[in-house]
Amino acid sequence: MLIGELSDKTGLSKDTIRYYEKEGLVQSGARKENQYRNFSEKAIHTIHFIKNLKELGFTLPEIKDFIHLFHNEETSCQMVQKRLEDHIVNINSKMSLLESIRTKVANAIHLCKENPIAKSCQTLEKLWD
Amino acid sequence: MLIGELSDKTGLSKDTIRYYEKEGLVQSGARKENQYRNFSEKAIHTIHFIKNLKELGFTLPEIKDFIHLFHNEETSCQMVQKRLEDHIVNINSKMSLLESIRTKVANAIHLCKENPIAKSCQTLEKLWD
DNA sequence: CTTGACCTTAAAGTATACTCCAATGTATAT
DNA sequence: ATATACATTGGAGTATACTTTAAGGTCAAG
Repeated sequence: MLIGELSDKTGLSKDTIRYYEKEGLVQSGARKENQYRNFSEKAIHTIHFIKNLKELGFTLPEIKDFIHLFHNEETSCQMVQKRLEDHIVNINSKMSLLESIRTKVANAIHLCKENPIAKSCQTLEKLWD
Repeated sequence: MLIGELSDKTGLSKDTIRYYEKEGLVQSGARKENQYRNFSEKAIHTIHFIKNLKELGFTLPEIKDFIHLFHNEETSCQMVQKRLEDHIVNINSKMSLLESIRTKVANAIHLCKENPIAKSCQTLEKLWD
C-alpha cells in the first residue's frame, strides 16, 4: 500500500511515517518503479506497536530497541522485563521529583492563604531571600 | 561587580547570566566605560529568586512574570497564589499521567513474571496486536 | 492535455534552556 | 612589551519528535 493509505489506516501523518522510516522504525521494502514507498500489512502492526510503546512513555530509540527485540529469535522475556523495570525506575524518579515540587508549591500556597490581606506577599519575600 | 564575581557568588555560569540578562530576567544597569557589565548586590538576590522558582518547576517566562510581580506595587498575594495554583494543576496532571503509565508498565512486568519460561514474550506480543 | 490527487526529497523551523565557539577588546603584573 | 586573566559579541550547537516548506515528479480521469 502507498503511504497515504497507511496514514489513513494508522492515524499517523504521512510526514511522521516518513520520519519513522528514516529513523529505522518502520520499513517500506523495495520502492515501486515510480519511487513510491510500498508498505505491507506488517507496517500497520509495527506502527501500532510503536504507538503502544509511546503511550508507555518510551522514546523512539528505546522503541527501536523493542522492535529489534521483537524480531530477534534470541529475545527472552527477561530481556523485555529488564527494559520495563529500568523504565519504571525512571518513572518513579520523575514522580518523586514532581511529588517534592508539589509539596513545596502547596506549602507556598498555604503561606499565601495564611496572609491573604498582607500587602506584600510572604511567599515572594521568602523566595527572594 | 563584574560578571565573573557574580558567577562565583551564585554558582551560575557567566554564559547563563548573560542569557538571563538577554531574556530580561536579570539587569546589569549601565555598562562601565570598558563595556563590561556592572552588577549590583541585587542581582545576587534576583538570581537566587530565579533558582528557587526553577526548583519549583517554573519556566523562564513564568519566572520573569514572578519577577515583575515582585517589583510591582500592585501585586497582591492572591495574584501569586493564582500562579501557584495553576502550576499545581499542571503538576497534578503530569503526575496522573505518570501514574497511569506506571500502572501499565507494572502490569506488563507482571505478565513477564508470570511467563518467565515462555520463549516468546507475551508482553511484546500484546503490544504488537 | 490538463487538472487534481497522489507521491518524492532535502532542508529548515518549532520549543526550551542553555552551552560552546571564535574573534576580539581590556586590565594588570612583570 | 608581553603574558595572563578578565571581558565582549553574534551565532551555532544540543536534545527530541516531529512539522512545514519548497520545488518538483507520477498517475488516472475527463
